[in-house]
Amino acid sequence: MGRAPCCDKATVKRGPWSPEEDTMLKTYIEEHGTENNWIALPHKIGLKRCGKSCRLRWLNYLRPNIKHGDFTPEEDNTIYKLYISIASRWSIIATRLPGRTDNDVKNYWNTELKKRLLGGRRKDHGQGTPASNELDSANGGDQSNELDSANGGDQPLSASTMERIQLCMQLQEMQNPLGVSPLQLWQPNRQVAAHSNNNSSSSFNVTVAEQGQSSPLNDQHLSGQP
DNA sequence: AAAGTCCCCAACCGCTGCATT
DNA sequence: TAATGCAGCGGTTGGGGACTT
Repeated sequence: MGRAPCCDKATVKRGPWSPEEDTMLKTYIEEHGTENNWIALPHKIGLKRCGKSCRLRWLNYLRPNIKHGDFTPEEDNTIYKLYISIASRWSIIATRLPGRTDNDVKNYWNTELKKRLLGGRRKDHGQGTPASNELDSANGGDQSNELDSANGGDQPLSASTMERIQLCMQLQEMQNPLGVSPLQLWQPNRQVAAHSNNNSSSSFNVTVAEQGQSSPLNDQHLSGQP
């Protein structure tokens, strides 16, 4: 039995927010706060919006001190390091970047940072990017077997996990060309404490990020500079 | 100038975890 | 303890502007 929808899709407004709606929501929250009830909020304000939509709009756009665009190399660096250690936990990554939202970080990663590392277009995803092909061949094209055993050998790695391994390898190469293989850091049984409820198939050891802090990533590489 | 393609990003969808009853 | 409902989260979509042909 599925759960009931949070709002009536036939009566709520969807799509882009108008300036009037933004003003109504912003004014109300600045005066009264969210009152810990997003579902009731639009009714109190008189907005024909879903509570979840109001929450998202406030958190990602209307909240004070929100920054948009113009990520600095330092922010890039932070995102790379945290992605290696905790993967796509965008809300946690965003808390380390003042003024940034999880949605912003996620979009920035998907449109810019990932592209910088993998060198492929989004529409090539799943087909194997030129960069990923290079990586495959550089590892003898038999990466999957090695990874399977590193993963316990009892289940295939998801596409996102494989992609993360590729990204990790790229980052490791930038930081420490002669260093340990990322596969040696692959410890599926050691979950990052903050994400013990993470249902992803695997997790990298957080020491990768700690290592990154003592040995900062090469900003030239990470910012895509020649 | 028009048509086609790319791709950014705001917003939506659906799942999970937690609190409450 | 089980059922329910909400907040929060990550993945995905699609509108529309930018760019290319």
